[in-house]
Amino acid sequence: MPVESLARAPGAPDAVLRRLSGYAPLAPDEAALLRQVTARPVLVPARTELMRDGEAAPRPQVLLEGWACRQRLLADGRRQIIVVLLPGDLVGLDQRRRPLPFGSVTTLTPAQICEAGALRECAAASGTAQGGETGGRETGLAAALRQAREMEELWLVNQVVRLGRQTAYERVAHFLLELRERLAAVDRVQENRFTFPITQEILADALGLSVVHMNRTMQQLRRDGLVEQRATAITLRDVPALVAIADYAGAHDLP
Amino acid sequence: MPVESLARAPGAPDAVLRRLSGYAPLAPDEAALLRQVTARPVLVPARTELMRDGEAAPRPQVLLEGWACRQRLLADGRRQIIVVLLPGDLVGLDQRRRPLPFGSVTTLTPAQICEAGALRECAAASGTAQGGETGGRETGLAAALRQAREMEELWLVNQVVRLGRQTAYERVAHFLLELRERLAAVDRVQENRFTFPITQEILADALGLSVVHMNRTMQQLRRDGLVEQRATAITLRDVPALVAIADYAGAHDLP
DNA sequence: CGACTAATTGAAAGATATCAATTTAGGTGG
DNA sequence: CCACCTAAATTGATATCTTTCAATTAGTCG
Repeated sequence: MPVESLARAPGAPDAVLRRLSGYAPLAPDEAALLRQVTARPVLVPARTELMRDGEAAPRPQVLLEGWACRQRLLADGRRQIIVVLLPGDLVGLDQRRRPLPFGSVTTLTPAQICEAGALRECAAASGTAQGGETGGRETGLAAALRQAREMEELWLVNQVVRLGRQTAYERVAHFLLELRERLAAVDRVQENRFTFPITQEILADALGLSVVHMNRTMQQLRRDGLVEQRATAITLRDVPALVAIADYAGAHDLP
Repeated sequence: MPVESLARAPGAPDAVLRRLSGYAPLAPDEAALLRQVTARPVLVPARTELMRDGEAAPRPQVLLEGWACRQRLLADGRRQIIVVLLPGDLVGLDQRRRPLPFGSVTTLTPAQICEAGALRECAAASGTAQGGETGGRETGLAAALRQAREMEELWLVNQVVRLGRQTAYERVAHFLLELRERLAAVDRVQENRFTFPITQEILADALGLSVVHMNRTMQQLRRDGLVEQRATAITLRDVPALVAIADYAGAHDLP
């Protein structure tokens, strides 16, 4: 993974601010808090474990650049990636009441990470819809963090449906559309093209397939003119067709 | 489904109180609130939709008796059950910031349902770990509701791993162990035996299998002496063996 | 140029789905 | 209690989808 891919335009809002402000309007001091949190990113290599499985009190962190995943390993070595984490995503933000096997979190590429302890109390309060104990209105940041949590649940639901009831071909189409939508929310997509920094082995572990079949499925999508891959970037050539194939229901187009 | 299976010992704590008090100690007034919420259950038939997919403001409800599920339908009729809901489970408790396709909630058997609007504000506040805006300690009920939410996330993670990386045989074993653990939390298990009121078709839709293969897999488990089915009850004959087969990591280690 | 890792291929085995009956169980009306 | 009805469970045969195994080819980096 070329490290340069972690560069970003100076002055541009980082992925975390970009994403959360897309969920709810943030007050100036809230935006400032986020900028402060993301001011000093730490660069970690691929395969860094950010959170151990079953950890009771994980460190709250945000992913500024690079991809990661939550995964679970079976005793015999099989691996299932539960959800892929992208720039702007939050890790270990919710306090666990007890250690449970939610999976470990590991970087898939080199990544920029920030400690985000400052967000935890706000995330904790973000359940307080409109009038909890204080009767106060929910702050913008709390609302955004709550929305972020809801999106995480949606990704899990999507993952269940993909794995349970879709063919390999459909799964990949669906997954790519989800990635596109999520990356678009942090300005990582131009004309349906985005960097795609993971190997087919990782993709296979995410979509519950063997590497070989993953490879063949990807080739089929390319042959069908639906996607195009060059080096570490991917282009979705025909989004409507992909949507039809995957029966994809995005966050935006709902009844 | 015989309606009598919905009966329960008079005076015994209902499933909701039983479960939540197992997650965190409840104050007397909290327990009273729960008893009040569950005082007037409504009996609904199987296949009742409790919550529509993408519904923005679902009614908060609790499931007192009977089984239900959250599910998503694909355009061509395929169905994936995302999570099975058991007595004591909560539905539509968290306020959604916007309508998203989290799936619809439908009863799988006749069920007793209670409106639970009274719990929503408390659930909303249950993010407030130890010291949100008020700096106050989290109440027992809020802690319990938060734990309930964490368990829901765990079930989703388990479902992803089952569907993504386990064989049919392993999936069923894993699922049965999870059911046993969850039902035990509401006193529905005696000596590894519990009522099992769903058809193989439903099971198949939950585990991402065809009905025929579901049937054969179940037969294999029976032939192997791992489970025993009589009428509408199932017995896990060899839990340690099932745990080994399924690579099951439970929340606790049950008796 | 090696030494890797990732992508790709071909062939064969294994798992699961589909199709089409058939049998079983439970509930109902006579 | 029996005949009958329908949903559920079961079976056998066959078609598909996926995995596994074993190489082979590309691509990257020191």
